[in-house]
Amino acid sequence: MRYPAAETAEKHQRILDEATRLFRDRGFDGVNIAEIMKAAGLTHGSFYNHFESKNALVGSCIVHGATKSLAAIDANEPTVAGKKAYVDTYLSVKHRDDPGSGCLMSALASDVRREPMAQGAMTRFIHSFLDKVATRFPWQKPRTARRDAIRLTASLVGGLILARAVNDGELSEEILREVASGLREGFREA
Amino acid sequence: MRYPAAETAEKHQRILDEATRLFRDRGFDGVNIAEIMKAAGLTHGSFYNHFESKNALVGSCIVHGATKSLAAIDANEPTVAGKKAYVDTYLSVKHRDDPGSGCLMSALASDVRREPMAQGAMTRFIHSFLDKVATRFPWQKPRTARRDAIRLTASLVGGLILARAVNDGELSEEILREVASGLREGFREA
DNA sequence: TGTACATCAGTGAACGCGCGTTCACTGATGTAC
DNA sequence: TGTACATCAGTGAACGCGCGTTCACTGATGTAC
Repeated sequence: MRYPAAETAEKHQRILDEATRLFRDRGFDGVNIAEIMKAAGLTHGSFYNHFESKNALVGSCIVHGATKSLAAIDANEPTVAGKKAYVDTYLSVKHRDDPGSGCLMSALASDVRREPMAQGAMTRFIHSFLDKVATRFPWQKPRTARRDAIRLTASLVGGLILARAVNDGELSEEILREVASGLREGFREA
Repeated sequence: MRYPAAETAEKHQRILDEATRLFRDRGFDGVNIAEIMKAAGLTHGSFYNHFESKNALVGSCIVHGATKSLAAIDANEPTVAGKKAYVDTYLSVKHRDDPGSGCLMSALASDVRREPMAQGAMTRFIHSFLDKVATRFPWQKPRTARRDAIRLTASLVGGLILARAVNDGELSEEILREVASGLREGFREA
């Protein structure tokens, strides 16, 4: 049957939200259309009224998630303290245990290699992320802000991915702790 | 028909080698049994004479790849120069473009989250890797060697994963270059 | 404003394909005597 | 040393399941008049 346009747009949004969460949690291949639609309160058949294919959805999810991830940076004050707070949140046990609502890069950077559409969206996101980190927070010298933003991002992503890869809680927390404190020491020098 | 025992062991090894390469290249879900067996010069049917299941193979591949990855560290001199050389090799365009014969962590750390058997093997590998990095190379203070090894590893893994995630060659090489030079500057202070 | 009709998102059955896994069969190897 | 037989890895057809995608049908919405 036919539905009001506003309701359809809401459903579309719900599909995007749930898919973005599920993909980050379990990877592109780890989630099927039926699960996504069920999470959005619909049945699998109507998926193709909203997206052209699963691949197209995957691309849209990167774009969708990017907006939220960039907003998460802006949630911190544009000060050294704000930068530290961001690092501590990023490398927290909470973020480690909840990839579904966390950073796109640490959740999907590897998956993206095999989906050209998603890789394009991820590339644009990483560009924006680096720009945002370099401009939002204060750095020792403006000239090296971008360089330092890249190094910070690599440490964050590497630290979180390693902490998630390991099934030994003690080692996992050691990784989070040491990477975070290493970054904090870096800021202190700054 | 029956085959000489030595030949069977060779085939087993070939399956492991090819599977480890293919998995690193395309992920666990991106490669099927038939492809692996074909790469090893066999047909898919005999796979189950060598491994109990695809999952068991995945676990064995992490163990198998770990040995080679640890040997790659020992290939460098136990000096600051050797450490720099390792970093430069790790963050090279060559390593970026050839995950199939590269580091297990940057290729499979995310995939491993969804396969308990593989996660256990990966955890043991990461333990060994950190130990090896901390003991093989010289560090500013012995007391902080492990801490510094963790930070180095996080930067390496994060840098390589980001460089691979991006389909913009210029950005990709910028990431490799800046992460590597950041690590080298760290060594200089040491 | 009321009526008739076209639209279109949702539903669930069905399709087709890929893939992990199984199985009957083969035939050279290795062993028993 | 020679012969007969049991073993067992390899082969490719076949099975079963999951999943992306399609489709006929439904029925409330929105539109034309």
